[in-house]
Amino acid sequence: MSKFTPTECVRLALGTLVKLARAEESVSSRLRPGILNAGLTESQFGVLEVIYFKGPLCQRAIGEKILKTSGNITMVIDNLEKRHLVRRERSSEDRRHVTIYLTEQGEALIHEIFPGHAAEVRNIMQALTEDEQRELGRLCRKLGKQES
Amino acid sequence: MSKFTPTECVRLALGTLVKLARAEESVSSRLRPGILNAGLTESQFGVLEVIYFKGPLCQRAIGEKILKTSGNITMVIDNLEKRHLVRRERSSEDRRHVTIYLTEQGEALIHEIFPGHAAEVRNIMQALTEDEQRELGRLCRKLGKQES
DNA sequence: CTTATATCGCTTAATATTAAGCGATTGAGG
DNA sequence: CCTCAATCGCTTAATATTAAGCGATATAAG
Repeated sequence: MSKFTPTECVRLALGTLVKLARAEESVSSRLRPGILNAGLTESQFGVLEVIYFKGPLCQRAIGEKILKTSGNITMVIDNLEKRHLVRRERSSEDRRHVTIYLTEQGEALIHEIFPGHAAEVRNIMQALTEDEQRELGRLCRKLGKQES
Repeated sequence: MSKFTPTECVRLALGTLVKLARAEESVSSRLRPGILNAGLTESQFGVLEVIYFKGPLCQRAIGEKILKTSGNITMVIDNLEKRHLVRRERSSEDRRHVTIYLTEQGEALIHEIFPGHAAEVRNIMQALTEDEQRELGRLCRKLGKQES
């Protein structure tokens, strides 16, 4: 059985994908310790962060922001709610929606840890010039935008 | 409590990171169905793929390639071994190492499904020109290369 | 109104994943 | 020959994650 030999353009695509995955993993693995140190999982941090900046959101919207499925969001929110960092409130306009609000404690926590996190992100991304960051962002957006 | 307002360069870094994560998620979520259809998890597919192209490897090396921890690799290999897609063999030179080989069935499976997978990757990456793919690859490599 | 379709949060079952630490093995330095 | 540190695969416990499907709600069409 002869081994599959990809064409040049397939090889390029495969190689690019590997580099994309490695970069994402590399960055998030360097950010992980800081988040775990604050006593949060990455998903929990993501939820607090998005509500802190975007304001109260329903669970589906949060799931789209932090790239997790709805079943998972339910558990993440459960755990945050147990620690009184967020609270649920069912929407009166559309009773299918459950809006998630930051509690005072949740706001205090994210307010405390976010600046350090942001500084770490900046340090990591400074491996690229600002123009390179913009170009990377553009390429990533172009790649992700395709409807699937 | 006033909300944290990041400087412009922090904002750029944060935005770039979000786009990177979204792109990676977008691509892999489009590839996932094809892999699951073949009866493999993404990690299992990754193991078969890397051994198929790189030849037999020890578990640690595989873990580095597919970005998973050693404990996880043990389970992934366990499951592949149960299905007789790979086999373990302890190295005689360094008895700490366990080298993973593709079985005939494993080779047949990856040989069968990889071309379709590769074609899908090419289709997805064709949202970018070849030059853009090379530039994306360069930026990702530069970002990931930093020793952590 | 009624039916059909879609959406949302949730539950369930199965699996994946991680961090932490352990025993066996290796190699280096005294 | 001995430690000693490092490496490798593995185990364990805890948690995360997913796919699939359910019930409640909303919306649109007839």
